[in-house]
Amino acid sequence: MDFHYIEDIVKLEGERTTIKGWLQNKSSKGKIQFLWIRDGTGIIQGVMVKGEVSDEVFELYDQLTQESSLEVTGIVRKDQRAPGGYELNLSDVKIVQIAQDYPITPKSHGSTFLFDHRHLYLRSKRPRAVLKVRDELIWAIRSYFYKNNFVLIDTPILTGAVGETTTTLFETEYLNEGTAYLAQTGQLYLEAAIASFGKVFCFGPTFRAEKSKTRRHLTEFWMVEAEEAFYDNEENMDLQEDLVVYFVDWILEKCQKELKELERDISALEKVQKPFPRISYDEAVEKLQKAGSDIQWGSDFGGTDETILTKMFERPVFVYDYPKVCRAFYMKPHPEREGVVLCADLLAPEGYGEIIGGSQRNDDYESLKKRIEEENLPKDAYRWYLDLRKYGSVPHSGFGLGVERTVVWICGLSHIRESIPFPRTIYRLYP
RNA sequence: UGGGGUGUAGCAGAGAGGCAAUGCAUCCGGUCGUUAACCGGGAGAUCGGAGGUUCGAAUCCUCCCGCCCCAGCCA
Repeated sequence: MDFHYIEDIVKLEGERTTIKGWLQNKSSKGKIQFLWIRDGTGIIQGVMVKGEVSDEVFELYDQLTQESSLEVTGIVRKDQRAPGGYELNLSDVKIVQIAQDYPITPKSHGSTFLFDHRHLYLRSKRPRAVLKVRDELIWAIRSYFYKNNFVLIDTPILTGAVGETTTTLFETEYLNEGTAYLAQTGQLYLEAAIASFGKVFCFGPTFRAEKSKTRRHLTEFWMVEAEEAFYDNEENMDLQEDLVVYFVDWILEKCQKELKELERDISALEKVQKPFPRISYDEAVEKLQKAGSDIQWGSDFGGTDETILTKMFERPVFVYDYPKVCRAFYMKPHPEREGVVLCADLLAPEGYGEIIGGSQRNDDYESLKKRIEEENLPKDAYRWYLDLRKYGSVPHSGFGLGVERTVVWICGLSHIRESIPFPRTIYRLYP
């Protein structure tokens, strides 16, 4: 290659090198001019002093605009005054393309404007930091499952009428087979795969056509789901706890720079250590009522309830054993309590709320069949799922973790749209 | 789908019946070390749209449109 990356600049001190990238900003002091160049791996300051470069190159400065693409050549110099400690003493500047009126200026903008220009906004510092954390989070999760002998099972995105309940699904014509739905979970397919591999996971986009207009919802989001044969609800929680501690450690190790850029309180993340508190749904309701919530036993927590509850803890907290009425049909009934199912949600602390939903699955043919009938689900579509309870059914559990909500928590964001490169929300399909 | 709010120059943002501030971006000039630089000057707005009240409307009223926030649903 005839150029170097900014991340390698330290090794090149004293050498002449070429950097290719984009002009983040520039500044002129008359006889000395600065260019800040970004190449994807970092940012470096280029310096041109009148008399030390040819007049021809020095005057190119006037043509350069924010986000113009360029190739610059110069000698790498250590200098206290440079951001990052190193700068490039320029001898040559080649313009690749001049950007015309880049819309995102280095001043404040509203969120509507920024997300209308998401294709350009991706270049800004804050989105870069968030998306880097997202990337590391995904690597961490995959690494965890790989190390723990989970097998990746890619579940279908186009599905028939199977899913969790009757939440609104995106529909599309499917050749001669009628209507297909975009997947809202891969779980049922993972349950099929455990009899083959024991421990499996899937990682993909999921879709919900709910017209939610909150800071916690996207219509397209990424979910990692795991399913484990012979795990009960307790063991399922142990696994989730282990996974969360693993990826938080990973991010703390690899993303210091990004978390600092986002002004995240790192000490709050450092408190994410085992064991996580585990409270029953009954206890949670009691705590909430004492805190002034008007929640009644039998209903699910609202966003406000989750916020109140998680602010009571410094670590993520499990809430287990919810009423059957507010959970999905496939969860295993509690052996000793009528109307309660074996499940647990993991709520992130500091008010962030639910990031994982998990449960022990109903492994009994008759009782599951009855639940499917009770929920008025299309029986034919679930025939194969019921089959799994006929041929070597075993106790098993699993969970789903929302990638974006986890990114929101780790980065300390206030809106989920920042946690994904191109958010799809109720009113946004572009860019 | 409800409840609340908002819309003024490319962007951000004052003005709340009487000549539409200001900052950034842009254009011109200046400045030998900047970190969202600074100093001086110029240009840029039929105030979201359509009606109405008024001598006079960005400002008050009605309807429409866009967006934001909150709730529900959930990851």
